[in-house]
Amino acid sequence: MFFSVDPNGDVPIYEQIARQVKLAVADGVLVGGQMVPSVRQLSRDLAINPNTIAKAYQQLQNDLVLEPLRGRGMVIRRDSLARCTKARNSLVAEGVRRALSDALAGGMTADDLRGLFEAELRHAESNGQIVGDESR
Amino acid sequence: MFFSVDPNGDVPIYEQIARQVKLAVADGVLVGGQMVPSVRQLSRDLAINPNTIAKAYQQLQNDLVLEPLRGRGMVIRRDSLARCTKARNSLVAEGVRRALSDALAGGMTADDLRGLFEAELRHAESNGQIVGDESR
Amino acid sequence: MFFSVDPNGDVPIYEQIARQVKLAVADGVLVGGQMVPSVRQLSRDLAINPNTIAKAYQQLQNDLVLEPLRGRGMVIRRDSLARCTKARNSLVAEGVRRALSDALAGGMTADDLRGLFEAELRHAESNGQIVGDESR
Amino acid sequence: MFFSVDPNGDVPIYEQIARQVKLAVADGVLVGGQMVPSVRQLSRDLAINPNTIAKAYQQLQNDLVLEPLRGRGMVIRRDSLARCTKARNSLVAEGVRRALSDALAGGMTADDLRGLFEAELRHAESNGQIVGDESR
DNA sequence: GTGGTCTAGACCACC
DNA sequence: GTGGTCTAGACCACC
Repeated sequence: MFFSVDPNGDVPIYEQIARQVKLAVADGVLVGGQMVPSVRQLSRDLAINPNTIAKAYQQLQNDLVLEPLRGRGMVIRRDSLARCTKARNSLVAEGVRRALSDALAGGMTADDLRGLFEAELRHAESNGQIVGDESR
Repeated sequence: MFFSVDPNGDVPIYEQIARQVKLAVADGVLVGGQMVPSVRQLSRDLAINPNTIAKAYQQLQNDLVLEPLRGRGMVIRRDSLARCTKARNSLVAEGVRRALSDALAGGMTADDLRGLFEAELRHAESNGQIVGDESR
Repeated sequence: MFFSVDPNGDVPIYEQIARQVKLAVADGVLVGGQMVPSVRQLSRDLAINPNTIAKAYQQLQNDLVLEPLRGRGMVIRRDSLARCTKARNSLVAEGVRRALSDALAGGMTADDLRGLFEAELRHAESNGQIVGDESR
Repeated sequence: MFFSVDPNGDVPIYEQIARQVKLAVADGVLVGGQMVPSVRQLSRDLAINPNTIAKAYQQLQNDLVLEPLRGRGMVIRRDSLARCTKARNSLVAEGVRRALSDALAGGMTADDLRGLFEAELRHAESNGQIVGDESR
């Protein structure tokens, strides 16, 4: 699996990594029992300080997404799917709520906002970034 | 006009204030030529250190939203409406894009996301926070 | 005579006024014995706080350019021409020195600077803002 | 690289520092990718409060001259040379224009001004502060 | 170690 | 009264 990290930008790197792991689990790309790359490995791949990776993994352990396999690395917990789906939903909902709150404070109408939302959605779909629904 | 500031939360206070001014201009609540409360005044009202208010106003000056009237205070620039509307649109679009990017990475479908979006929208409408569209 | 004042800009208004009086004397537009407009008059003309005008006049008095005519206003001192010419020369030289210092710190060559200077000079001449020399 | 700061003088300290960085980039003394001294380091070197240094660096970030390396410091952006050269030219041109405007308002002729300019230039050259042109 | 934010308080010029 | 600058010092997240 590939992480992509933006070292500038307001989300801390360790948080970006933790989120990406959770999203990958929610997506089914990572499944329970699967190992994640070692701290050193990922540190090299991303050219990121190992402490930063370790902090991300630590957080994922606290959030019951990863568990250590004594001496052999970290694995995705078999019971983490529901948890990650929930985390994903919160994350997405929070983004939507932020946008919504700014929109209304700035005098956008519901329709303006819907238009903007659908435009962004189409944009993502046309890039093949998102799975459409068979019903469309 | 009323600002509300959350001293805990990931957006710095000065940034919250700067955004609220821009959103208020975009909304038409603040108009060109209008004075904003003095640094000291707002400092008292919000119980925030004057330096923090001054920093927000400084940023708004950089962003060509406020201009100083020497010795008399700060006013909304007459040409700032378009700029603030643009800033609002960027802010909202960025929030939408963030949510969308998390959603797709986490395996949500377009319809899941639409459902979530419409739910949040209805929630805001039912609170009377946003202007509906049939009335326009 | 007409003053023009830029209420924004880094030179304080009272200083702008004081300088313009000195320059006008150096130029011969204002001559010894001539009255300057009253504080109230100029305050109205420029839409500037009377205290600001008064401060400019006060400074000009300290600099021996103006003197009060008991109860009748302020006049240009008859001995102020040399003083004003000297002030003008300092002012101009200081501007040149500033530009020069920035230019050299920024790696401009003497010729770059000469080119820039001549270009600005031509620009001013073509606008008829400056008196050329018969020798050109 | 050496900064020199004049705490008295009409240009604020943070602005002096920001300008000197830009001029150093324009000059080629600082190049893209190079780190600038840390806030604390420069604070000690110049005996200036760290907040003041931070303000200068903040401004340079706004002006797209510096970029932060999280937790490691600030670097000159690789694309900042053109920007800094432009900033230098504006700064110099503005100084020249100011001098010129004062000169003409005060009745100097173009030749008077040229004489003054060349004198200052020779003065700087004789001090070895500026690169002459025959050698290039 | 790094920069970013915030407070508290002084002092200043300007109007 | 106004905003702008600067200091001193605390605290924080990040690496």
